[in-house]
Amino acid sequence: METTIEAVHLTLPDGSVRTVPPGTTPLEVAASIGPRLAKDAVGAELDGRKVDLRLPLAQGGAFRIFTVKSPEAGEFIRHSAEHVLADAVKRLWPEAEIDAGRKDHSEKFQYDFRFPRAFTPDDLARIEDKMREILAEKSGFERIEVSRGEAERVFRDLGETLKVERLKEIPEGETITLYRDGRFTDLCRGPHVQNLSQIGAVKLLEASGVYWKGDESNERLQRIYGTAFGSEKELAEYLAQVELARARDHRRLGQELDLFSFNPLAPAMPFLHPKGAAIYIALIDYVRELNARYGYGEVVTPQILDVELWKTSGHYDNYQENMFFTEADEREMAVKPMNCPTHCLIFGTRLRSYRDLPIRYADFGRLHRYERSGVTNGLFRVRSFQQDDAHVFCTEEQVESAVLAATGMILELYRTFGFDEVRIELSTRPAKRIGSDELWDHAEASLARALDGRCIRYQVNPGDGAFYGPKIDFHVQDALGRSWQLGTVQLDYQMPQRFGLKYVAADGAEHQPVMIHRAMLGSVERFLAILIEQTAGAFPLWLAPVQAVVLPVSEKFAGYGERVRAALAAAGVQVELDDRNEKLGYKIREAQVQKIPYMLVVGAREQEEGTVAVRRRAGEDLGALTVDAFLARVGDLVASRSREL
RNA sequence: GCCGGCAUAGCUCAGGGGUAGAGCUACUGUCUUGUAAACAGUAGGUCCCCGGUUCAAAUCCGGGUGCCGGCUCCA
Repeated sequence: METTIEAVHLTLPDGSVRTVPPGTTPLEVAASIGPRLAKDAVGAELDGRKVDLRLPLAQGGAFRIFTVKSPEAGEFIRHSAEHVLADAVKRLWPEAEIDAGRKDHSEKFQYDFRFPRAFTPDDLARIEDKMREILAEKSGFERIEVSRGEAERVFRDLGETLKVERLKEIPEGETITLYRDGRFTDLCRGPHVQNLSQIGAVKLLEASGVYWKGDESNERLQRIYGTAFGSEKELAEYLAQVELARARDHRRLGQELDLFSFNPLAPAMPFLHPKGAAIYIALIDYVRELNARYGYGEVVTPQILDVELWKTSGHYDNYQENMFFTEADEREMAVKPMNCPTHCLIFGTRLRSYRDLPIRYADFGRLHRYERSGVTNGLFRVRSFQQDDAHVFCTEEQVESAVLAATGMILELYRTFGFDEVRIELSTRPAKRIGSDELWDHAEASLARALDGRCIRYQVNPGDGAFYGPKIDFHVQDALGRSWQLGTVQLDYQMPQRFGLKYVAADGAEHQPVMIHRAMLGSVERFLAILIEQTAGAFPLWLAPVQAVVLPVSEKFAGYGERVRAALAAAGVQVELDDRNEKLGYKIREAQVQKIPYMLVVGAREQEEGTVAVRRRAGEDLGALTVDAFLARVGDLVASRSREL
């Protein structure tokens, strides 16, 4: 229950404290600081939470005002533009029903409508014009607290039945607020800008059909996406940023750098060209090295197996719609979507002793999963791929140390790629699950203990575990700020049971081993895509498909160039010779565009001295080095998997 | 799978009911090249596929396939 307080203490960014009576609004606080601040204010923040300027303050805390110039203003601006969008659509098509906007306004806004047809690009242009008209009216936002009954009456009278539904989602006891700007009123918890003149630029981006409340079985609504900023300049900067991100799209770079392609004859199944495959193989080689060091034995398992196996594993019942099937010798067969069942078969080929455990199998087997058309996306989401997959069979007592070892291995691997921001999530029992609660208690506790023991920080993600066991997921942030779930460590008590796996313990009795699923890169295809976008195609030396290119200044030095190429190739460098009849500038430009780490220029001087003139892809000239000196440099960088050149 | 868009030379794209266009690339020749694009010429097409409308379809209409942006799902 709220206690009545007599004064609200606000700590401003400069450390000073301002004391105001409860019910004072941030706007009033701003006005007390200065008229200019009050005029420019778009919103406020209390203890890290963005709040509306018109919110009566009930308690104190760290407090600041955002103005149109603040980077944080965007969220208030876009949230407010969202209402303008809804208003514009209603003005153009009064019969449209409004549903709701977006929660996250860090980049975009959106609004869903019940509308009999899809919005066309022409519609978007009309709506955008209408929005500008509305912005020109410069209405202020009004915050109105209402009772549930009042709110329901308002939207019933307006014929907004979707809104009435949305109202029911608001938990009992929560304050219900409406926001009104000009003629438009919406159910909204805010916060919004002071008035529409603070929205300097709007742009509608696209329209799409969406399922109501995100549920496929529900009716379809029409969604419009847009973005807004305080000024046209900021909008232009945002659009330029988007354009820049497009330039490092891995599908585009995959073609430009001749890494991979797709063919309609095998939809969503990538063809890796020699250069793409070179990176892919280098990644796998690295994982192999780690596997060997951490005690994994690599196995090779079949691609197509009798459905009997998949019935045993549970995939036939739970995963069928994602599997490819075929038939041979009048037996129904399935192409494997996962490796784990085959590893259970290997484990079961002989009597295992507790002395043998943990047994660790690694597998780079090719997996095929039928993905619904429309969900595939470049190398990010494909129908044919490999994982750096592994399964650890261990005793109950070994779970904690095995999980810890896998975690350490995963973190070591991420450091190599410079993914220093790793978010770890512990996903616990989902509603739909198998196994007793005691087993889940135990499994979740084992994972938590493993992480706590090493003081590894993690978030609990309740209810997001696999149906057979809890898991630890590893998320990394890429250069574009996107988060990817890569690695996973999953506890599984079910698969060993289904396959009747046993080991003989010290007491001579048979026990069931625990299975741990482990992946680090996740899908190698997807990891490659992330890496392409992360590096914009400028791979670290150890991954670069072509590490150096020899560039003779003219045809006269092609012979010396070839000798250099051969010497480097013999030492294991992936090197090419560009002996085409072109000017040096032309060859350099092309090598640069291809992001080749080193360009080795050879002419009269170099031939004379037995050197190469080294240019790095970033543009610096390292001067002349002997072939041996260059080899030493490259050798060290490759051996250490350095991200430097 | 669902909503919308797109599909023209190897690539990026223009055009458009009546003989198919550009730049880059490729190839050939001239030049013999010194750190991000020498010059000239040549070649290159079932305008995604199937059907319909029309005297005539790459263009208009319908269906299919693939891709793109979303939704849902997910490594």
